[in-house]
Amino acid sequence: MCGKGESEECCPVKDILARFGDKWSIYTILMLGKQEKLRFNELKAQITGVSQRMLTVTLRSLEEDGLVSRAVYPEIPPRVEYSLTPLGKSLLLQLLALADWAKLNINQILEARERYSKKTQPIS
Amino acid sequence: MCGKGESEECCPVKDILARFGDKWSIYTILMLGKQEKLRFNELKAQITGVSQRMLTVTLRSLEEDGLVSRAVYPEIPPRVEYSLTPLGKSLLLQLLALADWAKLNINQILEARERYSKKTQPIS
DNA sequence: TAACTAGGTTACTTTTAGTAACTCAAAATT
DNA sequence: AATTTTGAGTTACTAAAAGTAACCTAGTTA
Repeated sequence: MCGKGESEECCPVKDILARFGDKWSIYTILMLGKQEKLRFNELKAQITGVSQRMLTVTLRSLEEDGLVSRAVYPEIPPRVEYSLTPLGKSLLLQLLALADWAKLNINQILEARERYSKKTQPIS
Repeated sequence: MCGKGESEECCPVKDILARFGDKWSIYTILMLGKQEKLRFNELKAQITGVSQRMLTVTLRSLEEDGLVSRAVYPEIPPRVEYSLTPLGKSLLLQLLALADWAKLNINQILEARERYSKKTQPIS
């Protein structure tokens, strides 16, 4: 990708992968790809296992990168709608391909894990 | 992807993305995609910033999932060669597409970050 | 005899993620 | 009139993961 000793800025792939290199970003984009708009608690319900705090942190980071837009309606109780930006939608296409790969190959991966555990733990 | 309350096993996409949801896995596969075989220290030199421990941990995890194979030559000093398995190579294709997207859109993302920092930190 | 080598492991520190309780202000319920 | 509910978060705290640095192994070379 890049040479040695370069800064993050120089290396787009690494910089961007570092952003997705967390537990929730990719999954959040996939979920936002399924519906035009989603409110905070709708997202939270669909992304099984995410905590309120981590969803907030993830959405802020995606918003900062221009992948997700955040619309706040000044009501009480508050209403906030999240949606993918055009940039987010273009990334979604790549992530959908990745998701398809995952569905297609999950069995091979599970089998590999099985083999690995037998190889390293031969219960004597 | 899946409904609520399901276990990890039921949801291939989430399970697999959870594996790549770390700082080094994707980047390691991309590096192994550039050369048929790479030794531990060659990889370490190419993946800027990775520590010895994290490279070991990452490679073990990729090996466990059947994406990377590890060939140990019983010499002194030891020689260990890592390469992508056929499964790893099929994933590489998806990750290369993702890397291309990153190169193509890095500027838009950097501009978005710029806008975001100005919006949230208007130095009064 | 000491230093070097490649590919790790171990012990320890720092960063990040996860949990649970709390906030805000109006509207609805008791 | 006082209490509860509501959605979208914070805050403080704990657990887990990543980063750092020192150590190990056993043949070869200086």
